[in-house]
Amino acid sequence: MNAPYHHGDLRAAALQMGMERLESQEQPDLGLRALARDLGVSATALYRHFPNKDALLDALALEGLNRLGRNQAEAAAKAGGGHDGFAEVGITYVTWAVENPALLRLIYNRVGQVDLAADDPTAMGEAFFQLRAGIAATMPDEMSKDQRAAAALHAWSLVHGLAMLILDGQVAYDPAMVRKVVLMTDFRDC
Amino acid sequence: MNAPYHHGDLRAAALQMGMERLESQEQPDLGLRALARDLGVSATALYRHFPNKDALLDALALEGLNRLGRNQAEAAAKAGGGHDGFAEVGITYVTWAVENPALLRLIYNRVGQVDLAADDPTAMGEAFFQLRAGIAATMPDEMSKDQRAAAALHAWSLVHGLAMLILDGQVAYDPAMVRKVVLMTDFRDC
DNA sequence: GAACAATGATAACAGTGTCAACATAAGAGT
DNA sequence: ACTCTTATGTTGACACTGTTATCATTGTTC
Repeated sequence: MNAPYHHGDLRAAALQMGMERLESQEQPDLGLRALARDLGVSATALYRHFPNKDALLDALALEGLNRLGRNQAEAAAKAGGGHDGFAEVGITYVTWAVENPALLRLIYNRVGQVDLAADDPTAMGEAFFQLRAGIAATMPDEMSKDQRAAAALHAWSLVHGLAMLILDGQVAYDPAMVRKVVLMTDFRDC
Repeated sequence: MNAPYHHGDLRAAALQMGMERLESQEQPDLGLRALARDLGVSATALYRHFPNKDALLDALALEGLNRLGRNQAEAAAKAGGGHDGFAEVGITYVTWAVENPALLRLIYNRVGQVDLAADDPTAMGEAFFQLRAGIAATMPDEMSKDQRAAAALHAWSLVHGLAMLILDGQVAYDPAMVRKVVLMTDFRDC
């Protein structure tokens, strides 16, 4: 009975193992067969819990998106608004990306395949909306609505692009440089 | 003899077919077998011209990188330096990305796998160096060296991040919005 | 023309995602 | 307690992929 026929909670176990790989490896092997093998289970068993591989990846990406969102919301609450507030939130984003490269990549890979403008508000779309709200929260109040939207997009683009360039190895990760680059954005004179 | 045993220039034909797919499809199928099939040739024939699939993708990415570099250099020369110059170059970058989504993705996917700090200056690393130089060329002269580096990284991150967000469908492509967002960066007060 | 290098084709191997069919366990209802 | 149903897991197979080893054909060079 050291190998019961039923696993107990294979879905959770699969997600946990996937998460561990995403956390510990830069280019994790998230193949269905590889995962199932290390879970001590047949490959097709996973199909009882996920309709296909993409669904599994989506679940992992959603979990990652929630973690990122919480991380950003936390930073936003701690830092407060204004120029310095945005800087802290932006640096938090880049730092999280550097610490979770595979997970961030998975998030954007998956979210790119999803129709965010769909009538059905996916869990994924919902989580992304919250992330955007967290970024927008640090924008100065005295702006017009359009300016706030542009400023939020500017901020998001900046930190996301910086994170991506670092993850892709184009730029060495240097916390002081990140701070400097993020601080170059000043919304006060807009 | 309507199907000669030797193709003539299979390498060039494969690259051209790959490029056409990268230009015409958002998620092109660049599998070796699929390419070979449509080229009317066996899958393994490609191994006479590329050591493996990654090498083929690298060649495509290099060509794309050269196109992007030329595009940027052209824009930089036309626009001149300074604040407006950067804006034009940045907008050019985003526009090119929107027009060549699969190619831009391939470039960054491939370049992420390459060791840019290698002793052997790869053709790919060389092309990327030129791209960076094109961006840095629009930075104001009156900055210190460190500030110029930070400003160039800021600019690159901004346009790259904005392009990625658009490509991933997080943000609808709106030329006016792009211009507004890029123009929010003002290096004069740094 | 013979030898050689370049380029192609075939067959096979290991790997993948996925489906159909079957097997086992757990739970519900009588 | 004994079914019947549902949930879950396994086996075998199919079509696909990148890759290699082996063999076939062509072009080139001495």
